[in-house]
Amino acid sequence: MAAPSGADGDGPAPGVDAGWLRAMADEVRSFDRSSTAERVAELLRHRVIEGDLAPGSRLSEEQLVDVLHVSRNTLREAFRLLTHEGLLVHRLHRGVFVPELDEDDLVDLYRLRRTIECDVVRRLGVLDPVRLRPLHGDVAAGEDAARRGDWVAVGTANMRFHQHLVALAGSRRIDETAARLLAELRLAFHAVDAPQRLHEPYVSRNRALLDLLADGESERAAKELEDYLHDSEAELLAAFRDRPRRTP
Amino acid sequence: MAAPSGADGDGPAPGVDAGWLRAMADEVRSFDRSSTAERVAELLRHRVIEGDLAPGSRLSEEQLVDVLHVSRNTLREAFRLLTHEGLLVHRLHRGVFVPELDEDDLVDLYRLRRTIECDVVRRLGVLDPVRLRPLHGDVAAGEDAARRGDWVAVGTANMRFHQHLVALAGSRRIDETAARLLAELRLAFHAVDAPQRLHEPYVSRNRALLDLLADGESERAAKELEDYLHDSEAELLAAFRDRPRRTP
DNA sequence: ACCTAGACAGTTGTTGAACGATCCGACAAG
DNA sequence: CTTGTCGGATCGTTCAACAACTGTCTAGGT
Repeated sequence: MAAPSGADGDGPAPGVDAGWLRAMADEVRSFDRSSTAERVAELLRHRVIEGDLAPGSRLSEEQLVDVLHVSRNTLREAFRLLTHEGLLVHRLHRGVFVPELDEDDLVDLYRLRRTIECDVVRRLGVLDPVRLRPLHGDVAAGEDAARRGDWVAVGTANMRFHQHLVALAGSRRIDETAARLLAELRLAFHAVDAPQRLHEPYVSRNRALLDLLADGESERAAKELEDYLHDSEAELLAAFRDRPRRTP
Repeated sequence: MAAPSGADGDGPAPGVDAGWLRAMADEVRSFDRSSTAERVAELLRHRVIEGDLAPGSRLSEEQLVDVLHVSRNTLREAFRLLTHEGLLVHRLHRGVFVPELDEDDLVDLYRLRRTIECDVVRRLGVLDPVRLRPLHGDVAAGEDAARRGDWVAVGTANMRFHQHLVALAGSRRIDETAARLLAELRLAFHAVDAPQRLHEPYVSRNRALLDLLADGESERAAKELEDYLHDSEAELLAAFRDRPRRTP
């Protein structure tokens, strides 16, 4: 990534390290590059992902306008954003709701998840150990949380692990797809509400997976991940069937 | 997928074929079940996908409000929809533009494309020949268009073929992901504008791929598709580098 | 008692106008 | 040639109002 000074043609800037410029540009972008609608969306996103809003509940425009002090149009733009991430569903003339996933949705989510994650892992060649650092951090965080018995934190670390895993592919669009996917999956976990049962078995399996990756055993890692995800899906489906229901 | 009559609890309807009901429901939905914003989005989507709007061009709110006879807020909602499909890009305080994809985008698109399509094909077991009918139709349409020298139609048939291909996985979310992907790819094809070079080689390869699928040779089909997509990517990148530029 | 039609209240869908904020190009000053 | 300033154009957001739709409740018929 050395800076050939004529690459863009607009910066003479002799002797300036391009790294600084890129970093600064990103920083500026993160400062300002959010509209009100996006900030509102970010706020609601957290509420939904953290499980503060029960699946099936309606998000009233009128009510949220009062609470958030934004106009209806702005709020509606935020709704659109989240709708396209699968975190809200929009029913015409009825409003937006937190989705209630059914078994078919769970199967569908895991179908896509296996496709993406396993394929990403399978295609990994040998890779710089530095790139595995975030994964080591996530595994360690998961193990730590498990020792404390904080199963929600284990789940969070788990999600981060998988997000960082697909990030190894180095593809923006794969990252975005995985992000949507995992966000929807969190919805399912909250609907079930059995965090220990769902997350505990995978702290050690994450570690094992990471070891395989560190050894460059892509193919075996992909196979292990395949089983891993099948087991996870089965566990989630089983938990889903015994979940406590509101209206039986 | 038989309809257990107690599933939803609201339809007694004894002895009624569920197929009729589903078809009718879908039809009704397509009548009314679209807001103005969605109809506007649909309209713009076609414009962009068909290449009527040049990459890089700005879509003026004021101008489109006059032409389409909708309010600015509604138009902006349509913009949001398309932005999240990757068919428009939104720059804060500057408006929405038709994206100008660069080489990195093309590589990224093909990266995700290989992941999805190859993995879908690899996981296909033996399947009912009936499910391959849409694919046969697309291949035939492509061959027909190629005989006529209508390379744009060849490209369209090609896209349909791949959409139907991933549909074999039977996953709603995979379908949606692939749809976004292919829509963005059409953007790239239009930016290059060398339809024969880009599409002609693949009419026969589609046929070959389909034959492998019909024989249940999932693994070999996946391998062939892998090469296929690598070649397609290389061809597109090459064409992209010699493309005619507006402002050199 | 049961079912249907119609009126009602509550929300959402859409509009149009307004004001402030921001970007961009042009022009002047150093 | 770079830096500061200005103004036009466009976007971001808000507000108020009305139209359209949904679910519910009631009245009336059988």
